[in-house]
Amino acid sequence: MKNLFASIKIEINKNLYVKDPESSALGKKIVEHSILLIHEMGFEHFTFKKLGAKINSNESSVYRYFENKHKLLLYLTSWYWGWKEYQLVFATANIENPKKKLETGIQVLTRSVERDSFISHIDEVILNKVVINEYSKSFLSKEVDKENKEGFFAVYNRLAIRLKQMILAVDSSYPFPSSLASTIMEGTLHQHFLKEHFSSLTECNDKILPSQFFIHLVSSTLNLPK
Amino acid sequence: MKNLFASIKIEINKNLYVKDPESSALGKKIVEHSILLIHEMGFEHFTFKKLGAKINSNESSVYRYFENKHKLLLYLTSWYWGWKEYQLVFATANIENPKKKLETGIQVLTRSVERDSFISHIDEVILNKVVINEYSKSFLSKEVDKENKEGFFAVYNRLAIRLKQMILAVDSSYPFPSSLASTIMEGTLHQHFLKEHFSSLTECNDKILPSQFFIHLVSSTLNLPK
DNA sequence: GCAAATATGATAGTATTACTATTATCTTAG
DNA sequence: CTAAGATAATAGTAATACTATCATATTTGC
Repeated sequence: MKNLFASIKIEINKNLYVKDPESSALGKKIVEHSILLIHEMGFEHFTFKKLGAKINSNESSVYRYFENKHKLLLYLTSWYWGWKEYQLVFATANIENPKKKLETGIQVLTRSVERDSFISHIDEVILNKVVINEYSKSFLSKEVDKENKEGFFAVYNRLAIRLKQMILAVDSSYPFPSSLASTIMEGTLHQHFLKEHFSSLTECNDKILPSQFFIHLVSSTLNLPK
Repeated sequence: MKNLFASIKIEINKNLYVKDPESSALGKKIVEHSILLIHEMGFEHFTFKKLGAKINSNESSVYRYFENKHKLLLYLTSWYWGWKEYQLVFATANIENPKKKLETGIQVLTRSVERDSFISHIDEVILNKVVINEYSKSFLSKEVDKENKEGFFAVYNRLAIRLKQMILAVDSSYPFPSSLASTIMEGTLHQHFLKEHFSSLTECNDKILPSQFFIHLVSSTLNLPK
């Protein structure tokens, strides 16, 4: 799977970076280690100074790639959702049956990322954990409307719309396709978080996956056409 | 409704404050205006210095009540969930029919708070908006396990368990009662946020309420006993 | 192979934040 | 009316979130 995607470059809004981190070794190192460092210490404690030290570089050099850590987070999460989008499109292409297609789509969006010998500098397993812990912080801000207008959440929005379409393909009369799609996407991050930190608030664990919960939920709420 | 609750004091974990803000006029003013100020400028831009200025008091005086703004947020959200719990218990008491009881419960948890002549110093309408925008930030941190052990999320946990029980009372064989309860609670905050900032990702608006979406969802996924 | 351009590194500096500490003043209960 | 307790004012510290400048590598274009 990975090999197929190894050469694909995920498109990210150009206003999220000052200089494209994919354009240099240092840029890639910044992206690679920012994921690891945010995962290690949490977004609040993460600083460009600490990142510079970690990669034997300099705070000022990091600033040459990203305006601030908020934009870096938006960059990382855009990359993640873009990567998920590829997986979604790929995994659901050529599936004719709408129900099967939707289930496969939910499967892709809700599964936790499995370790995989990775080729690129980005560790998707860790990035997935970063998204679970930090994604909400990227939009729960006073700047959200301005940033949304600038297209900083475009990839996520597009993914949610794709899921909505798959829902409508199964049941075109379902009255809440957008809300269901966004509930699945946000809800799966939340369930993954709960199983790590609030295990009494979820049935999900090593055996029971968020996928099962959401597929059960969606199957029962949608009316299948005869 | 409000009058009934006017005299009830909501119990909050004592380690969330240094000095009980309910014990003095200044303490109440701190709570009252912190809600307004966090709503105005967002949690990231909110500081104790700005709050001190706003209430014609002093940064150092605020610190005598709360260790830091994170604990203040935990205090405010605990108050909110405690207040919701009273409403839930009150609104569902004496309802025999489990399905009706559950629907009423969901109704209470998902409705947006209506303006109401308020008696206490806390403006619940604004606090509701603060919870929508900031609650996730209170637990998406590296300190979550330690703080959860200290009981800082006890009220929220208890509310989620209550909802879970109501779900099980309708359908004891439903395999994901905790996940469904937590999805409703987190999901409703998310839907309220989306309708303000990402209207293409939700059907909810002035006419269609999150309540309708979640009641529809729950009704269709639970099997009613004959 | 070398000069010019570009990238990176090192250092310094600023305003703000998130506090702690100390002292002064105000309020109020006995 | 005094003493205890609460609040206000001020100062200070370390860290954060940057900006600016200059020096030193590294690359590349000829």
